[in-house]
Amino acid sequence: MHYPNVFDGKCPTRVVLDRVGDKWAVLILLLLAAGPLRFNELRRRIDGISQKMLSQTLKSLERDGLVGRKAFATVPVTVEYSITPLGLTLYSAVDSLRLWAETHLGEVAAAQQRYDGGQGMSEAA
Amino acid sequence: MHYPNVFDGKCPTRVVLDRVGDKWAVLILLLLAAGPLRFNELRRRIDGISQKMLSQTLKSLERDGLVGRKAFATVPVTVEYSITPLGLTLYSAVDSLRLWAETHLGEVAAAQQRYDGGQGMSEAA
DNA sequence: CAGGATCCGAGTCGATACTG
DNA sequence: CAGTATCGACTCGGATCCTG
Repeated sequence: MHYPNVFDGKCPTRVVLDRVGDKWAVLILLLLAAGPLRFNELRRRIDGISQKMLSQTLKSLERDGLVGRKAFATVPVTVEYSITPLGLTLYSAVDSLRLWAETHLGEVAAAQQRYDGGQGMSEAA
Repeated sequence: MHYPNVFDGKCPTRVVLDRVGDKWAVLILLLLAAGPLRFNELRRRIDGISQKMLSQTLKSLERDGLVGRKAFATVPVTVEYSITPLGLTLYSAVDSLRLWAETHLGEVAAAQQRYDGGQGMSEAA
């Protein structure tokens, strides 16, 4: 049996799943996978994100060793974020989920329509 | 480029990631992967879950075609939930993340301690 | 430019009570 | 047994203001 104590949330798998479930974290990982970026650069790229969430998510990612932070003591201060090798491996793991999504997208959508049409039947709202 | 419109949340990948990030959904999938279960049976097994979340999560999973629901018109009503083939494929995809977690758990933990020790330095709380 | 601190609305979840 | 409906506690996330 390969799942030890999954039922009391302390299981390490949960940490990973939480990260993966985090919208912004995945997006950031995605962007940084293409190359290092600065704070406001990231902010502009993602755009939907607030400064708070960006900062917060970056800190989490940095804490987990998934992204690296490098500060340059220039005049207005320059900070560069980059993905770590570890982060890269996670990203490729997440990619397998992306693959699942793309592969089974049709089946899920079909199931949803079947469900909504069969039980809900009130599409007027 | 294999990631089309990931930035405006409509992308199907998000749906999958949200499911995977859902604590209860994964747990339910895990339990049902071992065999069909009834509502209260699931509730007892997971135990930390409220009936609201269980019911709600089951409905989501059913809607996505990941679990199946079968009601028997017995006296006190019997409902049996089971994982679908589709759900099984998702579960095995999630398993690859579990694998990642187990493999890199040490690295993540080390990074966290490094981070907490280096910047936070208040371990007394 | 990079980010901390705060306020606050919206959504989430659990506990409870009730139904078929 | 298998749920639904409601309410309150809490958390999350966005907007804003401010600092170095």
